[in-house]
Amino acid sequence: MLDVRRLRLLCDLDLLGTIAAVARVNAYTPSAVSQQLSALEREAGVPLLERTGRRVTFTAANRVLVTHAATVLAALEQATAALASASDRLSGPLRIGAFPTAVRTLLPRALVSLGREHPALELRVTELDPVAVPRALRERQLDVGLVQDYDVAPAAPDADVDTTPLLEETVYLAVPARSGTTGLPAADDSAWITATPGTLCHTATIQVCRAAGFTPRTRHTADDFATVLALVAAGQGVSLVPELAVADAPPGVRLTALPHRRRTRIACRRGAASHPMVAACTAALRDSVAYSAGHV
Amino acid sequence: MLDVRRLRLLCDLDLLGTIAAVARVNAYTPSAVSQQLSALEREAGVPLLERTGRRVTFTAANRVLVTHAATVLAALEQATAALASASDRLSGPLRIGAFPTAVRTLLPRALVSLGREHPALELRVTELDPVAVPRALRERQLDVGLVQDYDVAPAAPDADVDTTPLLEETVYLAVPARSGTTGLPAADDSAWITATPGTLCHTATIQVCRAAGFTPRTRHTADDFATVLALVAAGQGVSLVPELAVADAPPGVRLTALPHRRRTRIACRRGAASHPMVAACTAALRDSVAYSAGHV
DNA sequence: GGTGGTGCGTAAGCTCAGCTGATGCTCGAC
DNA sequence: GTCGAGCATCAGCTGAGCTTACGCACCACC
Repeated sequence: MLDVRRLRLLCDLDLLGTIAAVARVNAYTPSAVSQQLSALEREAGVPLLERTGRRVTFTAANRVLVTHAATVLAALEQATAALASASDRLSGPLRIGAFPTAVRTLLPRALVSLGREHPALELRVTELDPVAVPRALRERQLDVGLVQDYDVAPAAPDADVDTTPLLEETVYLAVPARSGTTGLPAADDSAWITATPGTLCHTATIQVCRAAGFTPRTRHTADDFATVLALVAAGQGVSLVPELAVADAPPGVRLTALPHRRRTRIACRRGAASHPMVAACTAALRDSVAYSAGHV
Repeated sequence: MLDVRRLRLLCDLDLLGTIAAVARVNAYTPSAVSQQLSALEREAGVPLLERTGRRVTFTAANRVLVTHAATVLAALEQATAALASASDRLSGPLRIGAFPTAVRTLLPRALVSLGREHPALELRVTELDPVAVPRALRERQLDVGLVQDYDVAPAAPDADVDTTPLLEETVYLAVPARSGTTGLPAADDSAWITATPGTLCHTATIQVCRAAGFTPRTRHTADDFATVLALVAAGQGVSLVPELAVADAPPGVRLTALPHRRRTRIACRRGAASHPMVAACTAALRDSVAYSAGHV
């Protein structure tokens, strides 16, 4: 029988690329990982790894093994989920990753209700960009995360992550109230406030502007929408902001709804969606969204 | 992460009922199994076993765990199957279980072709009754087995075993040539030659006769159809024989086709059907059946 | 109601899988 | 050339997990 612990290391290697990285994620030394993978190769009876330069690459046989291994691990994840749901009481750590706006708006209410209903739960929140969520889930840094996509930048499907819808927002153009700019085309030669390159918000802004026929000139860079709106109010430029962020928009900002949508989804490791912790978290977040919607 | 080796012990326990039996099957001492299951219980965080009398029974939580564990093990089986099919050459042991008639008629040709195409395969044949095949597969005594059912005695579906059709035969009534008996109803007060109680053949004979409105009076008991037919030829009684067995019917036996069918299927552990060894064996058996059909 | 057989669990001890740490090799970047 | 990063191998140690031995509970059978 193939050793499942070794299969997991193999899957990690597929994701991370180097043995050293796998070792870091699993709190092992590279030596241990190397030995385990060698043992797996012996079990398999087929070469799995090839050394190319100072890195390792996968053989064709290994590619098919990795996909099957992922299925095994997902089944295992479902087993533990079923186990936890058989037990009535939730306990242990639940690590949630969310983007800053959600942490400020949606999460507090969800955390309070989760903590009230399941006092033994150790809730841990990490603030991180949606693009980093899938990786953090795979590397078991997170249990639940919020991911996003825009209609202009649809998310690539991910075989290792299950997602379920949470929220859909309209995107607004935020301009200084005293400026004459109203619509997106008119913002062509405005100064822009954009997020850090590489984040989803930055990509989405670029795409939205491209669809409108221009490339935004970035003057300021800010990831937190509160900061962004403060800059807009100060007349420092224009920016795109999602619905969630406009609740606490300062005076001096004029908002124009754009025909673009931002979708937020709840993500977890493949097979873990049925885990009661994940399910409870999903329910709490949905409640929080419903509450927010009722109070806008 | 739940230990998959322990999950397998748990599944075995579900099948076998006692820790001692699990230990026997896995070549462990009962103590080792007991310790491993205790460890699994600790991992799960939920009681899994209850001592009732001098045996153990499963908790509700354990029932759901066992079904999930079976899925995990099937996925693992598929992974090894995929691995083996990636490697072009088949090797290692392949244990086949079949009923005596098949061992004499179908298997030899299949074994020869398998041995020719895959010289590194270690073929091992075990003669056993179809009813024993599922259990032998589950306990990993066999890799492939032939199972059967009659229209009068349909097989119960088995979640741990995958099957695929191989052969469908008509059932004959065999009577001494010089006797006046021709049809089934007329065999009402004949002496019968039946198989050992508990075997599928025995059950099927009883059911067929019951459908005809009588219960057969057993005079002789024999499981091998060559023996059965010899007894019939010797005027010792009547019996039911399937198509496969009538090829070598001795003179002195009169055969009457009955409207009953016997279906033979190839069985393997759940998830292993795609294993190239199993696939090769299936193909060889099908070829053998086709050859036999062409030479009747 | 002993008494033996069977099944399960615990304690003690031993073995080997699998970890760490040291070392050496091979790349690629600067 | 030189340095750093990545991988493999070796030696050595630790602990998971096995066996053996023992005790207890239950059931059947005289």
